[in-house]
Amino acid sequence: MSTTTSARDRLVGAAQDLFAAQGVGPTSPRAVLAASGVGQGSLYHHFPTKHDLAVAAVGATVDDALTRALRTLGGDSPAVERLVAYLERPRDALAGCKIGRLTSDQAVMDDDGLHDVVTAYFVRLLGTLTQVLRETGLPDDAARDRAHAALAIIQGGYVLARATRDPDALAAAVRGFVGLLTHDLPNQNPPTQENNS
Amino acid sequence: MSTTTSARDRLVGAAQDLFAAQGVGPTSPRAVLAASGVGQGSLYHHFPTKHDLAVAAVGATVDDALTRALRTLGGDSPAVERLVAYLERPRDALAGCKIGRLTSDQAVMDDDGLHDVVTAYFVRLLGTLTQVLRETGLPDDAARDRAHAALAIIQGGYVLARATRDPDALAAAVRGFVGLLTHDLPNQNPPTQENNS
DNA sequence: GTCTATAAACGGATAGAC
DNA sequence: GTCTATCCGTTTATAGAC
Repeated sequence: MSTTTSARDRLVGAAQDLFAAQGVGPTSPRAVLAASGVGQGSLYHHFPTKHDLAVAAVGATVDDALTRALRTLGGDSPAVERLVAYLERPRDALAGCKIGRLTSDQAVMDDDGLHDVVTAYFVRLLGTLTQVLRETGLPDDAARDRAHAALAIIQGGYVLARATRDPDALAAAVRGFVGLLTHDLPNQNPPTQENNS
Repeated sequence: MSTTTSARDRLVGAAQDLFAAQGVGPTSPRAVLAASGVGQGSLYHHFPTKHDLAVAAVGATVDDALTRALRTLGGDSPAVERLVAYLERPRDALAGCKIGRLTSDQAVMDDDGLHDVVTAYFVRLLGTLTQVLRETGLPDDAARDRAHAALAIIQGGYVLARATRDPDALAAAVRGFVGLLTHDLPNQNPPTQENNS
C-alpha cells in the first residue's frame, strides 16, 4: 500500500472505469491516457498493445467481483439464505454488469485471451452457485440448472433495466424469482426479520 | 412484392445482418455498403446519417421479433403452456439476442431515437407476459415481477451462453426456471376460462 | 521510465459526375 | 437514384529525444 500510485496502476484503474462505463471496444488508449494523467509513451511502455491493457484491467475487475460474490455465497447461514442474499445484493442496475456486458463487446469476444477471462468468471460463479444449491438437497443436474437460472436472473435483470431505463426492473426480476424459489422451498424460517444485504 | 430488391431494402437487410453479428457501433457504413453491394452514394441518398440507417434496421429487427413473440404468447392454449412455449422456443444462444445485446452497445444507448426502439420492444414484451401471467390467477404485482423474471431468464441465458461459450447454458437456465414455475403451479388450467391475449 | 511528435489505417460524411 | 473520388477527424501504434 504505497501512497504514491504507479503509472501502471493509474492506467489500469482508469481503464477499469472507462471499460465499465462504455465497454472495451469504444475505449481508446488515448482516452485511458487522458483519464490517468500519464504520458503517451508510458502507456505503451507498460502495455505494448491495447490487448495487454485490456487483459490487465478486465482481470482486475473480475478478481474484485469474484471476491465479493464468493464472500456473500460463503459463510455459515443456511444455503437458501446465502443464495437470496446474493440475488438481493444492491446493484447499479442502469450501469449494467461490468463483466456481463463484455459478452456483447466485440473487442472482447474477438480476443481469445480476453474472452477466457470472462469465461473463467462465469464458470467459477456457476460452480459456486451449484454447490450452494446442492446444499439445499437438490440433485446435481437440478442444482446446476437452478444455478444457471439464478445467475441468468441477475444478468437478464441488468439487460431489462438498461433496456427500459428502469432501475427497478432488475429488482422485479429478482422478486419474481425469489418468490418462486422460497415458495418451492418453504422450509427455512420464512418471513425472516434480519434482512440486510 | 417485386422480385428485384431495391437498393434501400438491400441496405437495411445487410445492416440487420451486420448489427446482429457485431453490433451497431462496430458496424461501419462502409461495411454495410460492401455487404449490400450498392454504391457509396446510394447509401447516403437513402440514409443521410448512420443514425437513420440504424433506426430503420433496428426497427425492422424489432418488428420481426415482436411479431414472432406475440404469436407464441397468443392463442387458445392455457396461459402457462403459452409461457413455457415462449421460454422453450429454439434460440441461437451463442449469437445472443439481436435486441438485448444492443443494451451494451454504446452507439445505441447514446442515441435516444435508437434507445427508444429498444425500450419499446421490451416494454411491449413485458406487458404481454404480465397479461399472460395474470391469466394464471396471479395478482397484478406478482404477475409483473414474474414476467420480469421470465424475460430475464431468456436475456440472462443468452449472456451466460456467450460468456461460457456453451449453447446449453441458456437451455439450462430455462429448465431451472420452468422447473420452479411448473412446481409452483401444478394445476395447469384451473381458474380462468377466457384466456385470450 | 517518461515524454512529444508522427505515421498508417479506418471511421463518418460530402461533392459532384452520370 | 446511383456511382466514384475525396475530405477530415480519430484510432492504434511507433520513433526517438530526455
